[in-house]
Amino acid sequence: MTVTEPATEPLIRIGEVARGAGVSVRAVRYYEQQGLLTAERSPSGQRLYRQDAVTMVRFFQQMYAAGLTSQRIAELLPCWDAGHTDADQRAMLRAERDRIQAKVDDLQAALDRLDEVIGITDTHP
Amino acid sequence: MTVTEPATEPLIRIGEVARGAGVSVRAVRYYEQQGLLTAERSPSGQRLYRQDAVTMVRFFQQMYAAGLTSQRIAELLPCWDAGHTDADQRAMLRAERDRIQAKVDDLQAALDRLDEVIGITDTHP
DNA sequence: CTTGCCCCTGACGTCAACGTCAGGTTTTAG
DNA sequence: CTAAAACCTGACGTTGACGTCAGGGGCAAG
Repeated sequence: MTVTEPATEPLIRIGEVARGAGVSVRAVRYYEQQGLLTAERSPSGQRLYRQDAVTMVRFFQQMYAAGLTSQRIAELLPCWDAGHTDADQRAMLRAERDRIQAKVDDLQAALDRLDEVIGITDTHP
Repeated sequence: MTVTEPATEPLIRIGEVARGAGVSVRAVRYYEQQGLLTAERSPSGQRLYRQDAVTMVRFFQQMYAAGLTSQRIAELLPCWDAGHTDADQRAMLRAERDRIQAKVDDLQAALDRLDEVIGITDTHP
């Protein structure tokens, strides 16, 4: 039993990450280019990711869907894995949160408008 | 009393529409180009809009914010002012409605994730 | 008359998250 | 060994709702 070695988890390649997270290989490379994801390299130059890269990519997608830019996501990553933030980071997080909340409200209003139109048209069959 | 004339409302120019709706003049021209808005023309070629153009533009903004394209908005305009729809239109309306609802859910999930991060970081001051 | 403001028509620029193609290397299955 | 599948690095293309610039017209106030 070698206690010094923490049971090396098998690294995965970019294709597996992409399939696992439901995105394209191109997208995963793009995330690296944006500083969101780092990968080791095999001797031949292929990217090797840890298992949790899939989770990370899913998280990126969720943030993108919420309207965050790559830069914002990069800014909040330290909070994610450091477990603490400074004042600026907290301010940023709250600002984004408020922006998303406002967007939710806007969408809900738009939804009501559409329902209104549907409702009007449904009353005249 | 001339019953034949419906009390001609004063037409407004593009700048007033833009200011009234809080968008740029360029945007209003774009909406016309996309077939969302029609305008009369003065003898000198200037666009003349009815008062309710402001309301229309606000509606466009709301739909854009909800992720609809110009084409989709153009498609649902007949429903808006005709007061009835055919099967295809109703299907489209429902599809967009569902898409927006899904987006709301996604945003809410993203919001929860951010709150999670904020919560974690707040517990370590 | 001219100054200033608003309007017009093109037409090119922007931004972000990728898509896609070219041309070449590596890994894997049989 | 060989062919297919997967990976690599550039680098240009896409999409949508506008921004912005160029060049020019019209019209009321002073």
